Order: sequence, then C-alpha cells, then structure tokens
Amino acid sequence: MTGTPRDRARVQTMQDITRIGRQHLATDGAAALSLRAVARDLGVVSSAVYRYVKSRDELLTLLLIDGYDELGDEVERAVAAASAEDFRIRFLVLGRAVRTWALREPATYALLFGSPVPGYQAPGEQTTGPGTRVIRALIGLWEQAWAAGQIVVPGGAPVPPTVAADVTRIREEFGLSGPDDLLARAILAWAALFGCISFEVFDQYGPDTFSDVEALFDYQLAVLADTVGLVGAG
Amino acid sequence: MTGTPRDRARVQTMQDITRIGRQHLATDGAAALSLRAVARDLGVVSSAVYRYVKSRDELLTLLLIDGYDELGDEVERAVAAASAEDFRIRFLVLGRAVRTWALREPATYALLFGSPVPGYQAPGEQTTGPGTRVIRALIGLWEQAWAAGQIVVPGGAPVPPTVAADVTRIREEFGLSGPDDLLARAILAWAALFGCISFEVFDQYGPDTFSDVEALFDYQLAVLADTVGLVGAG
DNA sequence: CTGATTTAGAGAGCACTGCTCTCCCTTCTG
DNA sequence: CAGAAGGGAGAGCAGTGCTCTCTAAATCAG
Repeated sequence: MTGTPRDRARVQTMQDITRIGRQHLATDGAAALSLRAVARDLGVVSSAVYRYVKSRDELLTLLLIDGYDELGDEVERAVAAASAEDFRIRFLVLGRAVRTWALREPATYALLFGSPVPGYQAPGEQTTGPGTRVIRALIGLWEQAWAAGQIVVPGGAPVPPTVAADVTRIREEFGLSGPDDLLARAILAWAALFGCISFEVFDQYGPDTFSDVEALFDYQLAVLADTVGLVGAG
Repeated sequence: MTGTPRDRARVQTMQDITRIGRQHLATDGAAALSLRAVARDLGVVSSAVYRYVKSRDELLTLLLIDGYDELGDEVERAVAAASAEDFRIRFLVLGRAVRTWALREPATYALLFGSPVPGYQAPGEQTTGPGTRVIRALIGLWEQAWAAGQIVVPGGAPVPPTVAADVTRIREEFGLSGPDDLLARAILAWAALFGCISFEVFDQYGPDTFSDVEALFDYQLAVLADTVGLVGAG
C-alpha cells in the first residue's frame, strides 16, 4: 500500500466517517446529522472527529459529493448498459435510473435536490463536477439522438429571444448541434424529470393517490420524450 | 370584541408567535427554526412559549398551514383576476402566481415543497385542506377549459392501464369529465410546474446559466400548456 | 538511534437547542 | 369571595457544534 500506516489509517477513518454519516443521513435526514453521533458510532470522542472533518458543513459536503458520485455512477452505468440504438429507450432508462436511486436513497436525494440546508452553502469548486453528471448524461443523450435523426422538433410555443440567447451560449459551451426549440425543451424535460421524482420522493401526490407510481412515472417519461420530440428509432 | 381580555391576548400572542416564526423561517430556514429564539423576540422566557405551542413541530405545522393558505390565497386571487375566457392565459397566470410567491418566500416554499423536515410528519387532518388548494385550482382550470372546448387531447404515449384506473378514480372523486390522456398529462404538468419552480428556487440550474429566468419559466409554462393540449381560445 | 515535530485522541468547557418541571402571581369563574 | 385556571419565570436535563488544552503515540530529521 501507499504511505505510512498512519496515512492508511487516516484514509480508513475518513471512509468510516463518510459511511456512518451516510447511515445517519438515511435514517435521520440531513438536518439531524450530528457530528457527535457520528463520533459515538465511530467509538471516539466528538472532538477527535474534528481532526478529520473541519465542521458539520464539511461533512455535509462530503456526503453531497458522495451522493452525486453514486447517482452519477448508476445513471451512467444504466445508460451504458442500455445497448439500444433507440435513444428514446435510453432516455427512459436514464430517468428510471435516477428515480430508482432517489427512492432507495431519499435522504441523500433530498440533500442533493431538495431544500438547501439552512446556513449551508455548497462549495462550488468541489461539487459542480460530480453535481453535473446527470445533466451531462442527458445532454449527451439528446445530442446523440439529434445526430441520429431520432428527434423531430415539434412546433408550438416559440422560444423567447432572451432564452434563445442563453441557449445559444449553452450550445457553444457544450458543443451541441440541436436547434433552439430542442435545447429549450430539453431543459424543461430536465426540470420536469426531477419534478416528477421529487413529487414521489417527497410524497407530494398525497397518500394512496396512485396505486402504481412506477407506471405513472414511465408514462410521464414517455410524455416528456414526446414533448422534446424524441421519437426514437423506427 | 369577543371573549375575555385573556382570550384576546391569547389570540394576539398566537399571531405574534406565527409572525415571528415566519420571520425566522424566512431568514434562517426551517431546520434552524428555534422556539427559544422566537421566545426571545417575543420578549418572553422560552418555557412560556410552550403555553401556546406544544412543540417545535407544532410551530412548524402552524407555519406550514400559514404558508399553504397564503399561497392558496394568492393563486386563487390571481386566477380570479385573470378575467380572460382564455384558459391558456389563466394557466399561465396560475403558474406565474406560484412562482412569484415561491421566489418571494423561498424558505416557506422549501417547507411546503422541498425536502421534508427530518423527524417531522405533517398532521394530515390539518394540512390536507389548505395543502391541496393549488392542485384544486389547477384541476378546476383544466375542467373548465375542457368544458369550454379549449383542450385538444394530443396523441402520443398511451396511458398505462393501472394509471388509467387511478385516473378514473380521480375523475369520479372530483367530478371531472376530461379523458384519461388529459388527466394523466395534467398530473405531469402539475409535477413539472413545481419541478421548474423548485429548480429556480433551489438554484439547481447553476449560477448564471440563464439571464432571464422569467422568460424561461414563461416558455416552460407555454410548453406545458402545449403538452396537455391546452390551446386556449381562438 | 535519538531528539524534535507532527498527529490523534481525551476531556473539559462554552453557548446554544428542545423540552419538562416547579413555583408564583394574575385573572377568570361559580 | 374563594377556588380554579392561565401564563410567565427560572432551574434543570440531555443533546448539539465547536474550541481549547493536555497527553501519548507515530513519524521524521540528523
């Protein structure tokens, strides 16, 4: 192994802290995340944890990055495994992957996509990388679908000039080729996708409103695919 | 006035507690809401507040209902003021009203539609009434639009059988007349609307991505109206 | 190998939190 | 007018984040 025993012990302890933190996050939620409780589970006095983590907020940042990475891994793996040439199917797979992860890790999902934790500001330099993996996957998917001719831009509401300007900037920034209508609708689909998942995870539909939320979600993904004009292959 | 001076003083104190609570909610967020701080601002010792509010959670419930009511009032007022016979316009007005309120009261919005506060379970019997006013307004709007012939149900993704069954139940429960496709898409539009607003309020788009978020939102509303087939008058 | 330095943990302590309890004075009620 | 109820004060308990000092162990430099 690399480094001194002390170095390795430090890495191990950091992993333990993250793991215990994730457990507490899952069972008690972000706002109830307590450094002292983590210390207890670690079998150590509370002040000792501060040798590894500067503050409770830094632990939150750790868990934030951890969550983004896990979600990113799962989504990328799912999309890669969807061998289909049909990008409509790939979109469904992507959406399902996000939903599945969100339902399995609701507290982490809440940390990433729910209300910001009061008084906590995520450090952009550490979180923007892993935090954009899902939208990057979505963008990549739409770009490929467009290139493959699997998107027919629907008519309807015109893109306002200021939005068109922003979209143009985004197109250049990411090297995309789709028209304004597609990109603007893709942004809506992105927000709508997380809206649907948040409604489910945060119980906004109300209790016992839907007997088969999975089917509802699949249908919503299909309608969103329609909305961006993602017809798929054949 | 009604009741004894003591009764009136109690009502006044309750209002003060709610008002101060809302201030703290706005400045510090839900998880940082502290009964002791409210007591300080009220000029009273902390234990005295427990004569009025059983627990911190009950104060949260108070603020939850308060928020639902304020949002419901604004949305209903805005829709009522939109005298137009054009239900597409009324939909835009409704969406804008929700967004405007959400941006003005982000902490309350987070309390209502963001991650649930850990360990806090909203008492359904008190919150379901005011909590459903926005969706009721939406449902009413779509029903009237359908009756007025301003909705053409678009083709596209078929409604899965289980979803159709749930939708049928909802239709009967609310006395609606629209077809399955419309109702199912309306549910998507509902979730998508809050998804767009949450993205904006919770800063999920990333910093400086859009120069004119208002225009983006208006466009998103228009696309959502398209998605449910709400063509409007003329 | 030895001495200096860095590191990890322990423990005390401060200010804060939610919440409960008792005590006491005021106010309402029969 | 006497008893009951209401509302505030204050102490206290257990928990929190975080800082400080002290000690012992591990690492590094010569």
